Amino acid sequence: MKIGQLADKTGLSIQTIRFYERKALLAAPERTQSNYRRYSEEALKQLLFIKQCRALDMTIEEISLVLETRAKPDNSCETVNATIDKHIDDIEQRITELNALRQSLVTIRSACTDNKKVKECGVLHQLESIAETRTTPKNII
Amino acid sequence: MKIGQLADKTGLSIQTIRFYERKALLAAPERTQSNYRRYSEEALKQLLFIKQCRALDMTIEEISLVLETRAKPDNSCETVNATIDKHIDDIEQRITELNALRQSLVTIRSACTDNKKVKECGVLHQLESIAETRTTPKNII
DNA sequence: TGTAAACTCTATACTTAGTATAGAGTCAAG
DNA sequence: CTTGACTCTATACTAAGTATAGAGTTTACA
Repeated sequence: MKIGQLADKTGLSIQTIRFYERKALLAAPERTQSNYRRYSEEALKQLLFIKQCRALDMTIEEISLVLETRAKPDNSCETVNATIDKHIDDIEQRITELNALRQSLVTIRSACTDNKKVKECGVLHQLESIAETRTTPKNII
Repeated sequence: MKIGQLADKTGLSIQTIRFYERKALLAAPERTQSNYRRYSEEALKQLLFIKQCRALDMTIEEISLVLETRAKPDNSCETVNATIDKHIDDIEQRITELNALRQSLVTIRSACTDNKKVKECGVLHQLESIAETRTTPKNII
């Protein structure tokens, strides 16, 4: 199977597949005489697995870890579970942050009605006067 | 005021201040004979305004737009309000996405208890079998 | 006055997870 | 034999900074 067919079957772009190869998520496949990548069914399965993990917003690094663990059937799956648990924690934290952020924005927004001039705009005044109340979250999910 | 003092007063790093100048959020200040940046109180106020906007997770581009509007006191503040409204929408959408994501992850996680081996791990099996159920959100906030 | 520490300057590379190109080579159909 | 579709590598770009190198400047202190 050539890379274009693999892209069609997985719904990933050709560049993304090559990108995953560079990131070592996907083993470098054999090449034809003309240097085209030639993929097996295994590669297709691997890519669908990766796609599933990405749909869950796991990072490349997290996926790497999971793939590494997965490669050893008799090992403990502890690190996989830990990865998912941490991921859930991160998302919950981010939801909390976004809710607070939303509240701040709604409050600020309520300071101005429409059809005001810039010099009378309550939103702009809010943005000028509030200070040091929040810090930007570091953990962008 | 030199850049280091400005950094202290704003809580921003020196690199960040120079970065905002490159991005034209902050006007290029005058220079001393030795080419050091020399800032006014105005620059301090501007930076605090920018910092406040960033704390609300506004992008550089959004802040640019707001600053541009703010510079014309007699104009309508419509674009500022529209920017905030859109920003609130984006955040609400992201919260919705993250809640769905969290639910997926919790469901998957429940498929495995601790102390299992990789080949028995319900989480890994879930990751293999689920397909095409979600797509990665494009709008990362 | 000499010098060492602390400060500032520019330019560049790095981060994530891809996306988008240029320019070259390859394959299949008509 | 040529045209279009495909593939290859390498490089630049995205956002919002962060982190360095290597050079020059200022300040404090002996």
